[in-house]
Amino acid sequence: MYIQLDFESDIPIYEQLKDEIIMGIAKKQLLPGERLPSVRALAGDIGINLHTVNKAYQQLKQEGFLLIHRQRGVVVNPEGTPKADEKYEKKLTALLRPQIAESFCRGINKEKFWEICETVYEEIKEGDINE
Amino acid sequence: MYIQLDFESDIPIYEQLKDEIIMGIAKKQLLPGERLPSVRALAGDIGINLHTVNKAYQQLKQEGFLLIHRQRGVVVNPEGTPKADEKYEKKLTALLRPQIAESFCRGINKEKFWEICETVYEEIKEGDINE
DNA sequence: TATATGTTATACTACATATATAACATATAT
DNA sequence: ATATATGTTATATATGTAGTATAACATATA
Repeated sequence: MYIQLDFESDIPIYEQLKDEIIMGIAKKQLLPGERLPSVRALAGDIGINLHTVNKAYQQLKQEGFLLIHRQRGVVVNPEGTPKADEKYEKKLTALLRPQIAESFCRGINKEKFWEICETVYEEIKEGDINE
Repeated sequence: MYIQLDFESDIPIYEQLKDEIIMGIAKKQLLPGERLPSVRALAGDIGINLHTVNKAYQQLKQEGFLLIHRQRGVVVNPEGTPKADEKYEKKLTALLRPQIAESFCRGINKEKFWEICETVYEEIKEGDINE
């Protein structure tokens, strides 16, 4: 499980970290019940502050992706990932709307947009194979 | 051209305003060469500060969506919207990746994801008819 | 007993967001 | 000419977020 961060990005580090972990789960490189590094260990590895890692862990716990056991430490939720509900779908739509609108303005039609989405799905699928 | 803002959202007002204007262009409710309200007028209408509107206008000018003439005021670029290049496609992919990954984890498969995208394209198309 | 864990608290710097005034140069309408 | 509206620039301020730096605590483990 490699974590790649871009410190030049305007996306906060803890957000990038959350995204990397969720991507790891999607790729099945992180399996249900699998343990994640401690906040101190991961922070040390990446070279960031422990609180930044903790913030990402806490939010992913809040969202249902992670569990934090006194014994087992931080683990990927063994019950599986949280399911999409009405509220989540609305949020997702609201996030996609401006991206689709802008790409549409820039001449990216539906077919081309779908091609781009497909490359991401391929990326997920390939990661799956590597396990 | 109605502009709907959510002051409770964690998305900055000037970002929402940019998105609304781009959506307006996508829907062809804002046509090339069409004039936008002055920073003061729009700020007054919405009930926000003039600088917040100015920030949105300036960035959209920088990105090529708007032109700002001393004479004609702020207008939608008559030459049309900026085209997608390699750099933009990479940025778009990077933005879509975490959203696809999370929705995938939550059980939204490719077909379902595409349905959601389609609803947005429908929204754009409908706006088009209303002109 | 020592160590590693998650957790909490405090303090600090830096930056982004948003607002509030004020002023300036320029184009337009009266 | 004068008044008005425009984009533009300059300060200043308040607020919130991001990220770091220490420190300490309770608990589970070696």
